[in-house]
Amino acid sequence: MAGLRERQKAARERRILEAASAKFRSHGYRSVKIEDLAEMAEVSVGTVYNYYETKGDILIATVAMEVEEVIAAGAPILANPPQRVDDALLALIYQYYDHSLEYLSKEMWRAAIAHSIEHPNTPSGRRYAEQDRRLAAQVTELIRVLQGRKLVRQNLIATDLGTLIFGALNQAFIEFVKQDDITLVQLRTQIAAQIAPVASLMSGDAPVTNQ
Amino acid sequence: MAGLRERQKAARERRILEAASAKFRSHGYRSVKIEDLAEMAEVSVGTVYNYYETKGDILIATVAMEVEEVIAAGAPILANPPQRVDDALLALIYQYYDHSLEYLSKEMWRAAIAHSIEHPNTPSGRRYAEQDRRLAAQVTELIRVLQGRKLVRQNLIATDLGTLIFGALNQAFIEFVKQDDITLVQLRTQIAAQIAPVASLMSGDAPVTNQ
DNA sequence: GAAAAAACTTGAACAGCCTCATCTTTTAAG
DNA sequence: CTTAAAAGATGAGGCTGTTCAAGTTTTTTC
Repeated sequence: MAGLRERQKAARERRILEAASAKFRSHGYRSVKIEDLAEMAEVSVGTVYNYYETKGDILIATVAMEVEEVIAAGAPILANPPQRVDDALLALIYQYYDHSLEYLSKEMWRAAIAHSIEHPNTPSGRRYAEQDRRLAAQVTELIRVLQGRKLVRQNLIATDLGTLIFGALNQAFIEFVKQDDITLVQLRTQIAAQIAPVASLMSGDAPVTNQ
Repeated sequence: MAGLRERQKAARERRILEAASAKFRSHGYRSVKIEDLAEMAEVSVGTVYNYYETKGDILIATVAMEVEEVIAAGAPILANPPQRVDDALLALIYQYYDHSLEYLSKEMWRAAIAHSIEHPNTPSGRRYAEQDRRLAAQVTELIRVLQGRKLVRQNLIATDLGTLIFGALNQAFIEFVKQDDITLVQLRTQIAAQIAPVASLMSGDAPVTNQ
């Protein structure tokens, strides 16, 4: 069996992460002190720092669990996408959006995104960036799948379109978490409008009209 | 003439902003202490806080000057855009990109963007968001101009395309400032690839090919 | 021009993130 | 089982952004 020390370490790390996840969500990332987490996890402040480099790292660790779930939940959509290009893209994107607030508050997202931009070369910054890359890759992969099913023109470059669409969905999401009064419905509407013309380009349909 | 007090206030604010602009660029935003700015501007720490609410606000004030210039420099391109859709869009975007590092370092951009996301409801957060909105509006306006010149299909909705394109250019810029080793040339190449298919959609040409 | 009021400056003190020298616990060696 | 070594926990203290009660300068009042 695993040594005592090893088991204790794992238990402490788990308790710290659980404490963070709960307190960040209920009290807000900013207003939770490391001391609070230490107390809840029944360790000292110094011990928290033996497991996580900074407060931001702890946040990224909680966000990463959520993102991992979202990526996994995207796979079935790639395996069996809707037969219209815009439906397929929106199915994947709405999937991302709808799960985003399940375990995380908008304030947590703001802090996490800000952290990943401000500290791109820390382990947690890289971790966040890597998950971002995997999400973008999933969008690109969906386009490739649709190309395989002859729903998207073969001469379009999947990575460029995937990056474009991911940029737009990410930007829309950032605006969503920046403003507390924007709803998920509004976020969906916003991205749907931007996707529509691109989807029509991709499928080769007549472009959408203004009416 | 303006009262003595008023002139002194203006001079102090200017000195603080100049100190910030110089030190942030030369020593990095993070490592500059408010105390350093106070010393260089020949005021006390408390006085710095009479003029700016937080350290982040001071940064946004320096960034805002730069963005203001970029927006102004965009106007001539709207007045007389290149005759090809992709050239027109890229002329405007390259204009943004090429000016971005004139007075600001990548580190300053990272901190500023992070600040604007994490503190969207502070005056400086709103200020940054407002300038972002104006940049996006400029892209949208360019599309409208091109529609007026019959270079872009009339039935496309300018705001949706403008938002889509702005999202992509913004996302590419964030990746650019996150990685110190990405060059402006690489940034240009990156966005050009994403713009190409959209520009072809907009103009109604045959879509670009993979070759 | 003197006194009162208003506006502003100041820096010591506070808050919260993080470090590190010291102490405690676990493991390994004999 | 005892002892030495390794690993890890601890919390007081350092650092820096921010606040605010007290002091100073400018303006207004009479």
